[in-house]
Amino acid sequence: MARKRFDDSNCSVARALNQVGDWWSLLIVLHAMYGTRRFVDFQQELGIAKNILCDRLARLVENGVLKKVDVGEHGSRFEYRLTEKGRDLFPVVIALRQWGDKWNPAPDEAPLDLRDRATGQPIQTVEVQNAEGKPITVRDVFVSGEPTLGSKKDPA
Amino acid sequence: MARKRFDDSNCSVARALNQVGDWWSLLIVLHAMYGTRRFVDFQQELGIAKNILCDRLARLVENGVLKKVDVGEHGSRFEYRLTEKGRDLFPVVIALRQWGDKWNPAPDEAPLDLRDRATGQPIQTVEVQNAEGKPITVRDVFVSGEPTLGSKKDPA
DNA sequence: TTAATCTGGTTTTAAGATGCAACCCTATTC
DNA sequence: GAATAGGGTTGCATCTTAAAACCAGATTAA
Repeated sequence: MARKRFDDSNCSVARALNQVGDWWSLLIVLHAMYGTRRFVDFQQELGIAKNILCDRLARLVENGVLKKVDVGEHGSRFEYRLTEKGRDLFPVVIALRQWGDKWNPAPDEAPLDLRDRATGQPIQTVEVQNAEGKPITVRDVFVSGEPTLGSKKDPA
Repeated sequence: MARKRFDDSNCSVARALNQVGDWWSLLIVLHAMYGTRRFVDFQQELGIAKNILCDRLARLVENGVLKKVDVGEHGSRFEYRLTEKGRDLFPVVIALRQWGDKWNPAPDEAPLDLRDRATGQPIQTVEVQNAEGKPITVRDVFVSGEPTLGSKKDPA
C-alpha cells in the first residue's frame, strides 16, 4: 500500500510533516536558505535525481513554501525562491542543525559557525522558552486542559 | 534504487534527517513526549502498521533517541522511553508544531495550547536569536568564513 | 487447567516511491 | 549549423510501505 498522508490530521505536526517531512524537502529548503535558486544547482548540490527534484520542487511550490519565478530573459529560465512561509522554517532548520551538531557531530569537521550579521556573534542555541524567556524542557510543559505532557507517570 | 542515506554527509541537517527525517519517526518522538511508551499505544494513537512501527522503534533505539526498557515483571513487556538525545528534539518538534499551526491551521480546531507548568502561561514562539537575545531571520545570518546566507543576490 | 486475550513482533503481498539513464524541447554559444 | 546548458518527462528495476495474516510467550478468565 501507499504511504500515508496526513493532510487532514488534527495534529499540526503531522500536517507540517506532510509538507516538508520527506527526505528531500527540508534539505531543499535548507539549500534555498543558503541562496540556491536554480534547478541545476539544487541538483548538483544535493545529488538528487532530476525527476525527484522536479516532484519535490513542484510540491513545495504547491504548498506555498517556494515560489517559481520566471527569470527567463526570454522565457525558459526559472528560479525557486523561498516564500515567507518557507523562510519561516528557519527555526526548524536551525534547531535540527543544532541537534545534529550536538548529537551526531561530524567526525573530523567543525560544525557550521552561523553568525548574526549585525553583531558578528554566533547565534544562540534554539530553545523553547516560557513567557518570561526562561528555557524549558518537555517536562515543564502541559497541554492546557489535559494531563501534563510526558507525565502519565514520570517523563521519559 | 533505494532511498539515499546521509549518514556520512558533511551536513548535520542531512545527518539529523537520516535519524528522524522520515514520516513516522518524529511523530513517534512527539507522542513519546506526550507520554506514550508502549508498543500498542503508539500503534493505536498513530494508526501505524505494526511492522513499520517495529522498524521505526528499532531504528530510534539504535540511534539513541529512544531506549527500550524491559518493564516486564515477568519478562516480555517493554517501554520505549526518550533518552536525553530524544528529549533534546523538543525545540525541533515545537518549532515544527508552531509552523504548522501558523501556516496550516486546522480548519475548525484551535491549536494545542501548550503552557509552562511553572507560570501557567503559554510558551513563547520558538525563534532564532542572536547573542543579545534578539530574534533574527535567515537574512540576518551568515556562515563565518563564507558568503552571507541567502544572499548570492538577495534573499528569497 | 484449558481457553481466550494481550503484547510485541515477523511474514506475505500489493501498491507506491525512488534512482538512474535515456530522451525531449527550447534557448544560447561557438 | 552543431554543440551545449537548462529544465523536464518517460521507462524500468529496485526498494519501501501498508495492511492483514500469522506466531509465540504471558496473563487473565472460566
